[in-house]
Amino acid sequence: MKASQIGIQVMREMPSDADDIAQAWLLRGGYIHRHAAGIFCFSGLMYRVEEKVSKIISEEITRNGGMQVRLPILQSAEIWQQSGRWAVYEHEKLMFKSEDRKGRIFGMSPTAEEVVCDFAKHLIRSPAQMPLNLFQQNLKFRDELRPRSGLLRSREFIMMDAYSFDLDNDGLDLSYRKMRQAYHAVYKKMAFDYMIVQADSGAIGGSASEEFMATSEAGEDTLLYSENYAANLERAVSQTPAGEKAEDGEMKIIETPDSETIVKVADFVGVAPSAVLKTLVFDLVYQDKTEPIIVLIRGDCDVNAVKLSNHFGAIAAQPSDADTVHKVTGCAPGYVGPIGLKPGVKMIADTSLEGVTSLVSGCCEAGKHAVHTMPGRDFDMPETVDLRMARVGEIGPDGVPLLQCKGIEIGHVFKLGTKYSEALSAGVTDSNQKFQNFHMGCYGIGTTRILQTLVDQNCDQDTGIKWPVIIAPYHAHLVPVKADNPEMMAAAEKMAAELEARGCECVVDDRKGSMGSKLKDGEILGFPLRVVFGRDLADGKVEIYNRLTDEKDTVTLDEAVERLSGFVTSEIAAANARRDAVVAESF
RNA sequence: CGGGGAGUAGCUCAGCCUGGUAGAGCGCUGUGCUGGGGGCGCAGAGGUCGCAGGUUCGAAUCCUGUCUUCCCGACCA
Repeated sequence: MKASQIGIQVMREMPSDADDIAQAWLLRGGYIHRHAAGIFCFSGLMYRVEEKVSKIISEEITRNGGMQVRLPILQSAEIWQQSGRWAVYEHEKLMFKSEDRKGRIFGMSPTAEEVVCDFAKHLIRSPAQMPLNLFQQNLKFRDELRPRSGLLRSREFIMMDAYSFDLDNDGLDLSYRKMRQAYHAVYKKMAFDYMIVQADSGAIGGSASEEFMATSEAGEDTLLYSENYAANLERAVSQTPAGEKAEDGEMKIIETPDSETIVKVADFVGVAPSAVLKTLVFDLVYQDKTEPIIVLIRGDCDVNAVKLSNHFGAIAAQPSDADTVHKVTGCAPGYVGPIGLKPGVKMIADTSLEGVTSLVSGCCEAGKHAVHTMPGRDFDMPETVDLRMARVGEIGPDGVPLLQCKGIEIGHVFKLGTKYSEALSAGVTDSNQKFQNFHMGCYGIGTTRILQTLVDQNCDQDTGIKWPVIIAPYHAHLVPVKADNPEMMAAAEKMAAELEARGCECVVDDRKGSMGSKLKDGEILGFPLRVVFGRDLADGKVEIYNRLTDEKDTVTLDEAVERLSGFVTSEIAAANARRDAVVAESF
């Protein structure tokens, strides 16, 4: 391919509004162009990268029993109403909507559980036709509250979404394991630095859920892990560290002016924050209602709203605003406590309070707190469950302190069970003449998100992208030092033809401009290999450079072809070997 | 939705406080010299200063509104 035909436009300076390095390189290299917030054009080079990534994904899913299909982007509102999720998406304003000439409303696919479940009803009429695993790679639309970080959280993106259908839970288990394996194969092949973590199922619902996280400082998610344990922070569990025990005694109410935070109260009374009772009011948001709940937790701990929400099967749990707090407790935030609380409000406690015998607590009266309060004696102790936000350094399920890192979610696997098949009455009659709803799993890989994550893990701060060979838009950048020198250009084109024949994809840089700027462009764009046709051509030699190994050499034309194509072949072989190792390891 | 930046040439930005003919660097076009790391010279093109309204003899500049965008928070299959 000639560079002049590609539409290359490398910017001289770093874009000012790119917050992370990968997005900055993609913008500066002209790989992507922002059209609107969270919506991008892809250049020819980016399109090639996308195709290579999506091909790898499709291959591995197919290898593990998936069948690629095409599902509609425009999805009728009715089917979303059947599952009850139209209201959820309406509530969060996440759905892009569209209306046809007759006034029928369609949602632009943010995901496709409903549609594929309905589709499967027509495809599967007998248990013998299962398991079935349908997947696609298609555009998805989500009107995110705040698109950000380029392709990492965009409003229009490409996602591989797969859906498995089984007769029973055992079947689902197997389908889930196979997909998990396919995911490992995909990420190993692309040489991602990643980990698999326990995850929250979120609004999509279902029982088991794990996320594949590319480790990166640019990641939005916080992960806690040790050798045999890893979880998203919103899901992580750990042992509550021991708190400082306060002196026991008779409960007494004392004046505590200006003590509306845990730290201030603790300082004022002269105890550790862990000897203070934190009492919080949350709104539990359900599909049809919102109700307040009072949460008790030890003063030095934080409530994990996801755990709280999940415990009650709510859509979300969010801290109540001051007005609600006042309405529910009769006092302002800062002095709320189980002492003096008006009855009838739902309450729950975190396990951090188990066994604690003396606490400083709010008593629903401004400027006052109760000291030496004992759960069970001075107030009724509600049900205790784990609602606590785990922290780095605490002892995890492994029995060792948890470590922390940031991650980009590049894949997510869920067991849905019968949530959608029940709502849509989708299933088959089994051998006992009994109707069985499909047991479904769903699986997502953010194809476009992966593109930026690959750059994140394969670039350097100063020079540019370093595409792995199996992903690179082209493998080799052939640069004639003088573009208008016929011998140099002819030599480059001849070598390009020879390399292409051996599977090494080439860009011949026929653009006007100085050699320096072409070399710079090539490095920013991230081609793994380069050949310079210049002064040594008189001796039948060229300079070859490997950006991935940083090796430079001056060799004959024949040897250059040999070395470059050999490197490409071996890199592809290595990637396939990593993929094959996954099967052997059997994750 | 709350908080904070920003919108002036294709890009990065200056000018705004203190109102008075629209600026720089890079890029682009032409041309000549160059040619192993964004090279040099000469000549050029390119902007309703986001939009609307207001104040004023006069607004990129002051005021009001609005849109867009980036960041933080909330949110995030």
